[in-house]
Amino acid sequence: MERYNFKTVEEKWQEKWQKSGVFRSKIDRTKEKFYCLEMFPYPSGKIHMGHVRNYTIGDVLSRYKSLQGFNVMHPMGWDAFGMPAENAARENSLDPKEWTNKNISTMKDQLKKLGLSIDWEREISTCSEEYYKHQQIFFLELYEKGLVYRKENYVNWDPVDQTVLANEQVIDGKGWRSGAVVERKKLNQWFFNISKFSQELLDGLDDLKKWPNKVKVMQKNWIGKSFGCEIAFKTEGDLPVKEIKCFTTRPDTLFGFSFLALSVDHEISKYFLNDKKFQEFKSECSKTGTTEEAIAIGEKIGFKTNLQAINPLNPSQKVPVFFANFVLMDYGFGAVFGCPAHDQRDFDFAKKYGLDIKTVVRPEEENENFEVKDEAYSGPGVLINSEFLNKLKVPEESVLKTIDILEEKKIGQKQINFRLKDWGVSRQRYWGCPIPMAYDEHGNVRTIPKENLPVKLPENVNLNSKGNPLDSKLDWKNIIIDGKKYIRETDTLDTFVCSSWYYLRFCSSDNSEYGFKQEEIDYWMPVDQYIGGVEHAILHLLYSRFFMKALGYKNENFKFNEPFEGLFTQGMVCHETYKDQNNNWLSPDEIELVGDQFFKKGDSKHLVKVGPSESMSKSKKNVIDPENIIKNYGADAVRLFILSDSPPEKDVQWSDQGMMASYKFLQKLWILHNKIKEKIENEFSESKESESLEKFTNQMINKITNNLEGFNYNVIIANIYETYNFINKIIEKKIDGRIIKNNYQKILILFSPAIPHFAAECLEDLKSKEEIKWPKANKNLIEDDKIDYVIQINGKKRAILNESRDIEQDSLMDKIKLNKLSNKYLKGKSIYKIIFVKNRLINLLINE
RNA sequence: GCCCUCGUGGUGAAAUUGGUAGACACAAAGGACUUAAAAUCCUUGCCAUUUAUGGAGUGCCAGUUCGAGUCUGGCCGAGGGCACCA
Repeated sequence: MERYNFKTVEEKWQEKWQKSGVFRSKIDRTKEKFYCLEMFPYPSGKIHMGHVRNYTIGDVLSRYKSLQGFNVMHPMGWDAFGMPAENAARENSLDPKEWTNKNISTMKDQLKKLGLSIDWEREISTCSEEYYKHQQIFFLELYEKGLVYRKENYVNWDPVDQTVLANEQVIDGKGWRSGAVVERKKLNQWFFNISKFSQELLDGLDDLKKWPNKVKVMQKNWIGKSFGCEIAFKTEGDLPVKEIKCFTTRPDTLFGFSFLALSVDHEISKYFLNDKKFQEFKSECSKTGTTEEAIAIGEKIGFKTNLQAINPLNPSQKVPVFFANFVLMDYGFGAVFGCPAHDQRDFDFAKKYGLDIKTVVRPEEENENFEVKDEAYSGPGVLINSEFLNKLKVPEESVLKTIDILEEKKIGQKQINFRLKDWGVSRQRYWGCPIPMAYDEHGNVRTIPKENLPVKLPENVNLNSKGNPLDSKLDWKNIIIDGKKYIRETDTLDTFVCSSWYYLRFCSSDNSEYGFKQEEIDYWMPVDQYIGGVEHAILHLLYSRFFMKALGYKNENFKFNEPFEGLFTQGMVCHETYKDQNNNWLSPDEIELVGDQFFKKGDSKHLVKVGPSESMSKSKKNVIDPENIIKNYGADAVRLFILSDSPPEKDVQWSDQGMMASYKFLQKLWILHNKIKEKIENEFSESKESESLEKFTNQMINKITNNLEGFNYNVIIANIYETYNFINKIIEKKIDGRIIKNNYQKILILFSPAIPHFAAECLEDLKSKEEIKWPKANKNLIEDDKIDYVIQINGKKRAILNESRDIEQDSLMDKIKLNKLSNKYLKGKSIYKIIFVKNRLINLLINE
């Protein structure tokens, strides 16, 4: 017998699969379809362990579904636009396209070596013209439907690099590249009107039964629906302002009104343009706004105006109007009515500026004299000090009742507000999908005619120019449409747009007419199982859901409006972190174990500091390169390990020993395979072991099938080990060759989603003529005739009796009386109650 | 601050949903084979004088139950999400 040579076996099967085209997917209406999709990778250069885990999970599912007879589509593509390409190209004086395509081809080879059951004929790359052409068409369609518009918005502006920065590129208020202090700048940008679908996006979550609850909760909070009331406050003062509108969820606390606060960007601020003190205040506000933490603990500051607001329910009460740093312009009306007693933020503000704090809600258990002291009270209770509103229950009666009164008086109106803001899609960058728009000399917008699409990204641009390289590419920027001069839009689309519809493109990846073919998406969509990292819980998944709804908007051909029926979010791959004596990160390759301590290789003096296990990242150097691992141990061993140690939804620790163990296990399995083969060919005698093998196999079919359905992939690996242990124990005994062949073949099929090359090789080696399909358990063979009955006395386990299935209570009692162990406890005691659970246990209650 | 999730051996984790806690694996210790090492195989796993036997035991404290890792209430701890959303 030869050693198991994973290299030749894996290469052989990968080639076979490719040649025979088993993973090609075509519409077949006689079969039920299954669309399995993993989040496509960004082509950064090499695949990492996170990819290995993500795609292994998807592959196990795809292969299982195929074996079950589903018509599976399992495609792969590349999220190929984005900044890293532009940065890498700039650093190495390369073309982003070349850099990207080179990475794609490297990573594709790496993925192929994992033995994934991918239909590569459907491969797409978002940076190809064939892809982004359709995206531009969609953009124009959404524009026509009124779902795309232009508006001025603040951006992070790097004055040195003359470019817009994403939030994560702003570090301590400075540009990550230039180190210049980042400014807030208003730019005209394109927006998708996602907020129009707020309610629909919220309602849709209820239908997503196969999504993790966690993700749905996150999206729900992000959409942030709140029910309340818009109130128009009359004002008095030396400004030509008669009224200020506020949104509130607590109109019932109106009698506790003590100030009104405005955003510094509120339209009223126009009267303060020449007020130096106000301008100082405004710049003070923008300073505190950089980090999230600063906002959270940041002090509440205000700027008092001469305006006074009148309480609509109590016109004799007039309160001051402030500008305040905590009021956001893009929520509600950019104005807040302040009730310090029942809102902590208002409370803090009132304390600072010595404003009234009037209690108008008491908790149920307090009396009428209850007063808010050290902190605001925002819980339920009863209204007090509120004249005609007194005694209303908070919040169930009070809110609606107050709104009714306000509506009657025509001062207020029921309103629903969402936190979700429109999606700004403009990026001042080169390596993205061009926006198919143009401007005439007066700045008027027009669309690029559809017949002129795609608007191709120009080549040979100067990436080292200041700002967006497209801005200085004049021969591209200046165009003539219908004999008139125009300037192209030089912003490109956010790359999240590319990933918002790629799942549709896979259904019709070769269709040049349009982004997809109706009949093809009707067959394949929605994605039955989508698999990826939880870090995309909000943006990518919400944008994709929006995109579906936007494409289906005013289009009755659309039969579904949720792209992903099932979602699975897998955990990260973690590894310990290491630092040398100077606190520089060290990679696992740079250290060695001496005794039980780590040292830097070739340096036996300085101990290496071992840090906590964290998600693998280049910056911390705690990465393991999948390429080396696959080369040394083979794809099946890596797959086995990456699945084995933790449930797929949780983080997994990388462990060299664990990896080694998986590798060795396959070697042992190969030895066992050869023993089995010998039995199949040489032995034909009935035995007890044959029977128990049959039983075991049928039980295992049930276990593995259930564990696959429940995504308990770590348990499947344990099941594989269990199977090995079981067969390895009985293989030396007499077993009928025909029985073992029949069962072993089923077992190999059960193994094949996890270790496909190994299983395929062994199956072929059996030379069986039977069809390879997912086995079904024979119910008659699953149940053991004998069962371990637990004998409890007063609830404590005292003995285990192996007796026949379905034994009656009386017969079992007879056996118990014969048993030494249990008798020890029963001697001289009387049993006053017996709890008998069929085929499981018996609990005898005795007097002590 | 608000919301969500999770606490099981030295470690990663199982547990048919209320019925034998610790499957499977890693690590460790002891043993077998070997001149030796590696590899391989076997045993152990917390406490009590033992491969027998008993006890404690699933973050802590109560409760429901014949029976709780699983259900209920309270507390403690860890991780994640949101960030002044009116």
